[in-house]
Amino acid sequence: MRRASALRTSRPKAGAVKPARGRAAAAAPSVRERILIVAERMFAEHGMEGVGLRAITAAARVNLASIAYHFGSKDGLLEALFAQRAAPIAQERLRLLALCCEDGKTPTLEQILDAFLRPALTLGVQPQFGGPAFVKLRARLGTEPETTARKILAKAFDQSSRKFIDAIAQALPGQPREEIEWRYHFMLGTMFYTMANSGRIQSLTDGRCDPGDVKRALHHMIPFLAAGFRSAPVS
Amino acid sequence: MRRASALRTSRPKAGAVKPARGRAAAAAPSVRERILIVAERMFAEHGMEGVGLRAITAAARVNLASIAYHFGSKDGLLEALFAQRAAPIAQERLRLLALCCEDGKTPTLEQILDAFLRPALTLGVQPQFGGPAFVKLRARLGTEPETTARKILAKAFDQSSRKFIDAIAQALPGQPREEIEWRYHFMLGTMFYTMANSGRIQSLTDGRCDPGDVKRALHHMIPFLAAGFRSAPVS
DNA sequence: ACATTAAACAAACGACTGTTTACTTTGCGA
DNA sequence: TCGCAAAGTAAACAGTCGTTTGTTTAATGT
Repeated sequence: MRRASALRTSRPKAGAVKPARGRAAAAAPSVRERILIVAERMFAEHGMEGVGLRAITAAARVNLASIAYHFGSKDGLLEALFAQRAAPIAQERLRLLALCCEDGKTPTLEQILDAFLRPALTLGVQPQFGGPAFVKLRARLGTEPETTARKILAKAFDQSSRKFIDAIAQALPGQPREEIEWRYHFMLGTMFYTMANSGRIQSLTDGRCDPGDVKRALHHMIPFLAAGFRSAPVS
Repeated sequence: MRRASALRTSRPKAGAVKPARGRAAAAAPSVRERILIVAERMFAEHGMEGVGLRAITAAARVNLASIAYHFGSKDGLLEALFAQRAAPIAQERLRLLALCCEDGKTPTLEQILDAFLRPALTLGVQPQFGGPAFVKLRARLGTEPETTARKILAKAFDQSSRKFIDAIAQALPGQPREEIEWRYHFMLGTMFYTMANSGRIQSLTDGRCDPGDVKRALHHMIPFLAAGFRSAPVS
């Protein structure tokens, strides 16, 4: 890393997009938006270290310096990406959890797992821009080492994670806390690996099971994990 | 990538290590070995794209050109790393599986999972050289995109993977093949994420559960996965 | 009309990338 | 003791990296 580098001018406000002039057609995406879109896809595909800013700006048909201007740095770009995507996922998780807690009811384990997994696997899927890019990106960062990336990820999701561990614990009164924590960890692994969609299982099963098919993936995943969570605690 | 580049001289044979002169003390590791050791650790820690050859050769206290000399290229170094590590893991897996199939007995699901998971999590753990580095590296490559790396990984493990899917199917006669394949995929995710040891679960549980503690991890993991595998197939 | 300012741009910065070249040292068999 | 291939090395090569600079365009506020 070179230096902290204050921007020469104040950064433009996040939502400051001019309305489309003339017809109310789809507004041409701003430079900022185009960068975010292709960066999301390329980071996901090749990893943070695997793509250069030149590749991103070329693909977005945008000047190289635009990234410094709009996001300050490469890390700033990643941070902006997460600010735009992670928060909605965490919110949707909590919303779904609250939804099945209404009227003081205790939600089933399956409901909790669904509320946790579904937003992660479905939100931000934009087929017109190369598919579930953010989902892949998150999975990548989940296994990457202690970088700024991981801190961002932790900050974005730790809070909702704790809430879900609590909810699972409530749904499984007999289980020791530590057992639930281990199993939560296993669930994260299952989720991330499905999100990463490395292609390994497709080649191993001649395409019979495809983690990119989110509906089917969730349909198989939730009962599998629920059974694991409910099994007798060890030792 | 620059070019394929035939080596100027034939590569030295893999096992051509001179016996230690004088006392039978620990032979000073050859240049080749030192490169492999630190490359394993650094690739694992920062990913293939995250480390330069200069960082590796400096840490190994070895000349920069030694990598080209001994391995031909950066990818060649990774290939040599896998040739040294992956095969023993696959072999140990099949050995353990054969062991619990002796006398025509049908092994239990737990035995099969143990035979599959234990070698991956334990083999190649060298505390004196920065801990379970290869384990982390494998986890990283498992979520990385379609690079040479993933092809190497697939070639090294696909064969034994199919054998284990078959073994699990035999142990669970009631389950449709597709269900077993999905659950095998989920198991891979659990395994890789535990191997990656991203530190997320530690911070989430104040250190109570540590995926680096392999014995405990396996102890919790196998019953969890077994329960998932045994649960009723979905629709 | 003028000043201000966000946005976009081409060009360059120094550091670092994997790889190659040309050279020197080492060790062993004849 | 010579010969010769293996082993090891310093320096350079041709790029790419993330970042910075100085300038121009386009729109706003006064």
